[in-house]
Amino acid sequence: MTASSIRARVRAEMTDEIKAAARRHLAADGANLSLRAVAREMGMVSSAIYRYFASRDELLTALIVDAYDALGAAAERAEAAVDRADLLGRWLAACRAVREWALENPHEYALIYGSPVPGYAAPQDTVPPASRVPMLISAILRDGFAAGKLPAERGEPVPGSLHPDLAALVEETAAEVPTSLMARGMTTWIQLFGAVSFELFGQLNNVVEERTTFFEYQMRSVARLLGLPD
Amino acid sequence: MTASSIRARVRAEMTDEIKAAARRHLAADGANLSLRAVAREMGMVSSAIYRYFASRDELLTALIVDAYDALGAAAERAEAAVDRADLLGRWLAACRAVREWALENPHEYALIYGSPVPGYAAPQDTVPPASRVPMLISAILRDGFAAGKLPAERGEPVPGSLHPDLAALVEETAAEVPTSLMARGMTTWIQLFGAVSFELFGQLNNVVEERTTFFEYQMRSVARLLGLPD
DNA sequence: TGTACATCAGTGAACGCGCGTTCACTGATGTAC
DNA sequence: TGTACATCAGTGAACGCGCGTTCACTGATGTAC
Repeated sequence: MTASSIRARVRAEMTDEIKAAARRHLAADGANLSLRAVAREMGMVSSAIYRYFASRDELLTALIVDAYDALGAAAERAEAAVDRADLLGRWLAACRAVREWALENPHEYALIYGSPVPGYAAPQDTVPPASRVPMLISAILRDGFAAGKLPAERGEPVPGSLHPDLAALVEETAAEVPTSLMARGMTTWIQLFGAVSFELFGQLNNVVEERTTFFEYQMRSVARLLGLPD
Repeated sequence: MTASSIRARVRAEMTDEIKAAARRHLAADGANLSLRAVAREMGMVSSAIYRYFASRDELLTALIVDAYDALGAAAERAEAAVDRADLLGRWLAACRAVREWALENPHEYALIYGSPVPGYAAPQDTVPPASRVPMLISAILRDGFAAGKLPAERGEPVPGSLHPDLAALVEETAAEVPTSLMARGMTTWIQLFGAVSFELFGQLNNVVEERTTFFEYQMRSVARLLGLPD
């Protein structure tokens, strides 16, 4: 290993340590993360952080990208472990993985699915990582439709004016499904994150105690909306 | 009118003005609202705010209570305007009112349905205002069940372990419906706020352009899950 | 009706703290010849 | 293999700003007799 690549590796490790320290501080400060607090935890002077991140916003962006990636990876891993033909199982595995990751990393979850940070605009770099879970859902739709297990039409008719949006999504996610099925997929996607956000953001406090069972019930309910189990 | 009641009225008006100024500042600062910025906008010295609110947290609580009340009132007003027998119409009117209020007051919506504010714990005063929308949904379920238009069972069977939570909700909201119907009601409630939050928090950016139609489609879809239109 | 006293809103200074970012610098590590 | 130079991480001081909260105070308004 050359000397310069050692330097590069040390630099990468420092960058990771700064992000790890910042992640720990998300709990205390939420999205108005303090660079100085992060530097303090690292035992550095605050200006030293600027060797690694050009600004506070750039550090925030790195945390957001990492969070989307970690969530996406967790969902993909869980879903990949299920028999390809078991579509309901794949959907539920992905849902459970999303929820579990969120419960384990509540502040990172809040960073990506909570209220937007005032004055912060996410750059385009966050788009591909943010698409991992939607891509995963699309793959389930694709396989289900190809296998004849997911019907094109079901329940509420899809308004024609949604067609362009839905067709673009089918295209982008390479789902190869009718737009009407994609519409139901989007609805389930929103129920998934709605359920996780409600739980994490405290809306179920003193309302539902059996959180895991309730979540499971919801995810199975919307799977039926897709047309999954029957 | 006695002199003292004039003083009381002026005091109430000042309190309202401070809250209005604070509401305007939510846009810039999000939940880490600055007392000094509010005072500045009022043309007062920052310590003067303490004649009206004992602390920043108390001002935040007042804003939260007001936001829940305004949202609840908007939903109630819209729903009350619909023919009592038109259950789908009542549900959709409530949903649309929630979304419209949220679009008009995005920062107040984020305050109540966004990520929890670090270091702030909502006191019990926020519970009744926060219950207004759920109460409204419960009333629709009650009327629908009483009229024989909403079935007890439908779709995914409700796990027995959810029964205590659901029975408590039926009791608290005086819904007089089977717990299995309440379970579906909770699912629709989460889809409603999940859809609004996704739209407001930017998750639909570059994904769905026809927001209103998509929302309408979702709310009609979950109404079917309740058993509403057919 | 008039006067003495009490209430209360708002002031202004201060306490003790925080922040992001810039800049000239030191000293160690790596590179080129 | 040894030396001169370039790169780069981290320092420490500073700029210019923000914050919530406390406290003794002034002066207007309201109350009681």
